[in-house]
Amino acid sequence: MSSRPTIFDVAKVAGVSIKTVSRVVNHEPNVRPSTKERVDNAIAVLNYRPDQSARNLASQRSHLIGLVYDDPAAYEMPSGGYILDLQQGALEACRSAHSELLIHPCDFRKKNVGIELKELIEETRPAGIIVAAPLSNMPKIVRAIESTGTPCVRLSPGNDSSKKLTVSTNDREASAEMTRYLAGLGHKRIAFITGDPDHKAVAKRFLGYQDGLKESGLEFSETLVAAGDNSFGSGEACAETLLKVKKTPTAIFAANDDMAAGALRVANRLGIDVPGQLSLAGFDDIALARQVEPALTTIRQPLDRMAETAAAMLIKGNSKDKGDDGPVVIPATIKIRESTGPAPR
Amino acid sequence: MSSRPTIFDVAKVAGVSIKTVSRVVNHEPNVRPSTKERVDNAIAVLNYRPDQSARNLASQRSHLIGLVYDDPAAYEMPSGGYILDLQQGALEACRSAHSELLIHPCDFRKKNVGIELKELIEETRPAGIIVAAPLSNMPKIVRAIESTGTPCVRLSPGNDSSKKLTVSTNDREASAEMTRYLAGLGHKRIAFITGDPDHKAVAKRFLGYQDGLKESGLEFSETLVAAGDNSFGSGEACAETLLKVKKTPTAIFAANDDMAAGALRVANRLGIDVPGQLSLAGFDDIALARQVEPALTTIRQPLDRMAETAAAMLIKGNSKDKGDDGPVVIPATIKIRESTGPAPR
DNA sequence: GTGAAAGCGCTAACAC
DNA sequence: GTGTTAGCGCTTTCAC
Repeated sequence: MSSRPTIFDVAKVAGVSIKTVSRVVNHEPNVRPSTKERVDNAIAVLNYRPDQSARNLASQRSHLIGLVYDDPAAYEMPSGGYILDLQQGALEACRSAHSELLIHPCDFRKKNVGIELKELIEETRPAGIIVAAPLSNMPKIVRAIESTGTPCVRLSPGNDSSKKLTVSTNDREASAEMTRYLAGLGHKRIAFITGDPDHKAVAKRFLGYQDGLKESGLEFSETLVAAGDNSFGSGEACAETLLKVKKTPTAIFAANDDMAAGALRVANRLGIDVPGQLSLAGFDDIALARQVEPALTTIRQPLDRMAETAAAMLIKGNSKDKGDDGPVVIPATIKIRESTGPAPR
Repeated sequence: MSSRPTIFDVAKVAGVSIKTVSRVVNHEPNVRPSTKERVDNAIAVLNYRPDQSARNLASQRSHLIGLVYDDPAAYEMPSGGYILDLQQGALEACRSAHSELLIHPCDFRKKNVGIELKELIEETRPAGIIVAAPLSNMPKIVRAIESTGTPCVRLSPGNDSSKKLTVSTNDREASAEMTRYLAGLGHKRIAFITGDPDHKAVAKRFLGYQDGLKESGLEFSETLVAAGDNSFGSGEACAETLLKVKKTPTAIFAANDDMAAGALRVANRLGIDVPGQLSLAGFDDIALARQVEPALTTIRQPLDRMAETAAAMLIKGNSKDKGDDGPVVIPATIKIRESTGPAPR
């Protein structure tokens, strides 16, 4: 059995030079259609497949896209759905561009996380890196990546940087909308569970909540706010606190679904009817939101589309025509399900 | 700014030949300690990092490990936790071996899935492939991978192949144990929700259930079996069926956690007290099992350790000393939580 | 439009 | 123990 065909074999069969084969393979211009056809035929006949390593070495770049996100193993399991959605979207863009996805969960709490990232990048030389929140708003992480010169698009960096190469969603506006929706249902005491303080984009949801309150003519009150950390467990703890005060809220809006689900669990345990006595809303629309009883009203954050857009930016940017990609915003949409209803009288 | 240091730069600084540098970098024998030290110093001084592409090209193999699993996007979202655990474990092994993980969800329902896999493999030339269940028991998939000559370890292939390069857990024995545990609690009518028929390892759980019944002196009855497909939704449907018969079961054992959670949701909706009136058990121990109310009694399948073992086998196997790895079995352990209790009288 | 030659940075024989 | 010499299979200049 002969070994794999190389570009030389294709060239020989097609009766052209290897450079022409290369042109065809890379969809470069300046190849006569008839020549291209001959080459394509030869490729098909030989079942030729360009070797990525050789290609990468010669061109000094790879067809790899790195996806960097907070390591779920490093602490209490966050929403795994978050990560899968991200991967999903990035893979989608990679697939159509013959690129591969390298996943790299990393623990930002580790001191040498920057070095680790640099090593990864310098060894594999990815064409670009996608950094998910909350890593995307951490200077330590972003600087480490940028210092390698590798293009890097940040997902939901939170800070209002007008910097390019970011993809976000309208966290604040969507949260305001959810709050107005709750107020429209007659709720006067709408509580909020804040998220991980390291996560800037999630912090904007709190701002949106306040906007929504104001727009609905409702007073903001510290006693209706509990500080969570994005985890299911913190949602449970916050709900217990919020439901303990004298005048309990009639609605709780959590900065993410995991915490909302935690709150729901507490409500169920306490025998509080949802949504009869208490309305509950989350943010993200992870799978869990649909699996709890009652299903959670939430805001669908288009994580997959965000990651897909980011990957596409990286892939495109690398193929010469430097896109003038400003910050991209992909809007989130409110999803009303069973956990919210009219305020009890 | 000078460009990246190469192996030549290191050799020059250390006053040795490039081959010696290569030896040091690859931890090959036959290097005098003092020489090694000089080289290590030079590497540190220059901040040298070997270029993977060049290395791969020259050695005709990469340091990439491919992880192939059923595409969650292709159909009703299965347990995402399953995938994350797999990735987690594989990443663990990769990390310590300076390998990278390439993820490749794929839809086995697509006709050309084999070609797609071959393309992926031939282009990226991974050092090995890990195939997760249920793909690992599909000849179409396994053959496509093996035809490329790439080492491939299968996770939970189900069929009793004495073939090497497989990592499984004791699905059948663990399921028997769970059934005996339920019987020990006094349950006489223990129902079972079967899983995806394409998934051989999950099928063994049904066998284990029957074993457990027999060992406990309980009669097997068709009316106590409902056919699910591993999805949350199918768990709901099966529970509705099972709880509709004249003599309802006092315990339901589902072949996975998603289905058990679905069943729990139905019980909650129907106002059936769990575990007071009905005990519920699952299999896998995904995050969801801990997030529902009451938390699910289940069987912890060590997916992460299985994937880690698989990746380690691939990495080791590639570094010459062809391990004589027989089929590896990593035992699952029963996790008793709140959803099971004594049979009602 | 097409081709020839020169590497990309490393590993693999084999020599010393 | 260590160095020399060829490539690995491509892309890139630059000439035609």
